[in-house]
Amino acid sequence: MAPSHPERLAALKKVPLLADLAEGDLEFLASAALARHFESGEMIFSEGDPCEGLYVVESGAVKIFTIAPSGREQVLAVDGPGASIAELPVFDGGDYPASASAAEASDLLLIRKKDIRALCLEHPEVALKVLRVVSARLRRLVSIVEELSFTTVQHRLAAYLLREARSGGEGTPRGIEFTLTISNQELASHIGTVRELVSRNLSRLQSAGLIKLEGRTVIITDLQALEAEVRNEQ
Amino acid sequence: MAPSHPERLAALKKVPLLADLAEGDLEFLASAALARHFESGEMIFSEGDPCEGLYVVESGAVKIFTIAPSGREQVLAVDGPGASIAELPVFDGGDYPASASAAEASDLLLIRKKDIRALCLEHPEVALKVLRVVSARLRRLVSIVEELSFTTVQHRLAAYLLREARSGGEGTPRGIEFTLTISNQELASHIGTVRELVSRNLSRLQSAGLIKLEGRTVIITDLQALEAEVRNEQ
DNA sequence: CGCTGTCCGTGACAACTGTCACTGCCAATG
DNA sequence: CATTGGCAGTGACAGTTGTCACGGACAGCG
Repeated sequence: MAPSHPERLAALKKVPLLADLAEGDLEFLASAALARHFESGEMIFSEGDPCEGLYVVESGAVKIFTIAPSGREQVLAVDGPGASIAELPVFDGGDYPASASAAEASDLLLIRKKDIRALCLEHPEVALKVLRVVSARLRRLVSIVEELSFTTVQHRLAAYLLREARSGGEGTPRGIEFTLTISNQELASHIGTVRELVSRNLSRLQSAGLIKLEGRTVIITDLQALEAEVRNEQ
Repeated sequence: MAPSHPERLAALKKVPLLADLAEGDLEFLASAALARHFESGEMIFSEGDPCEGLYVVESGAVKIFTIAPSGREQVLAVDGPGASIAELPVFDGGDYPASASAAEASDLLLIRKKDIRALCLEHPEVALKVLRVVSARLRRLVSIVEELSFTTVQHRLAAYLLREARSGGEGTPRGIEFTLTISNQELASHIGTVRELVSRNLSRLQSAGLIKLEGRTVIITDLQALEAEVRNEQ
């Protein structure tokens, strides 16, 4: 039988959890899945909601975060194409531990709980894959706790800039250059603070000569100093 | 064959990960395990060390924490008898994501990596159990991140006191009473701050009339106000 | 072209956090 | 019984954090 949803199938094949399944199983999932589109900023689910199923990111990006009554957000992860979302509540049976929204316009596939569970009964090795994914999330969270507990906004910002530079930076004669794709408000919720402090600390890094700002472009002019900033008082 | 280590066997039976294994498998693990004793405060392993195997708490309590270069600690979990420790690195193959030390004099069993893995190959359902344990840790970490990112020391302290009151408190005419079993230094590392702030905030809660301190005994005299303290600005 | 909404930057301020230094208490130890 | 070490409390201080308020830049839209 020819796949009825070739693009869905391709998306599922990129998901670590499902990568090793037989073609037939994947085709079943692809046809049973619900395709959902979310505009940038749209909520996908909220912390505490009962879990519907496993989401797979086909395109776009999903932000996983918690939100305080005051409205302040703390980002826990941002996942792009090929990622699965909400493995945890699907497999432990609880509610969503955090909220999720679309960081950009995104296409997701929703695999219903019963479908994915049925599949797991047939293929026990999937549980090991899930374990790997959840473990990675746990390790990431430990490092967020370390950052929040031990460091200042200044250090977390420097660390964020270095991560961005490594993943999307371009070496130029003036230094490593990249563009901030998110607003200061968003950036603040990544590093656990507020918009104003991001703005001020970016300025402080600039006047200290570690970086240069041109609109939303950041040029890291003194990489060593920035790295030292991160190491200190870690 | 009679169990050669009846007390070890009993300890293993209490571990959620292993609870459903056949008697024979448990006896094998019990005899293959290494018994290790740790004095209070002694390090069990450090963040970044390569993983030796799965620890099982037979008696005592184990503190899992991260430590900053400055020496400041942040407690991630405290696990008592029946708990397993270091499931994550055993099953994902990485290093320890955090350090562990004995919170009291403790007897642990160390099941070597290869033994536990061999067992998993025979009993795939163990992976599901591990997933459950790791999930619980992940949920706990999310709530630590929320507390650190959104709340003040005052709130975290109030929340800690309420948790203690619920787990080990005793209702008396004067209010809910319990004894702090740890030092202010330790308490500080549970709630992500330093000794001095614990001392001051305890005093502040006392002068506000929410609690009364008599040595290391805490009497919650105004439970509602303390609960309100936790809810606010959460 | 003016309006509107969004975002950035910034000053002022209050509150919170963490450090250092010092004191006193208590229990264990020799 | 004197000493020692660990722990609690506290004053003083500097630095950080978060809030509020405001002004300006800019894009999109009617």
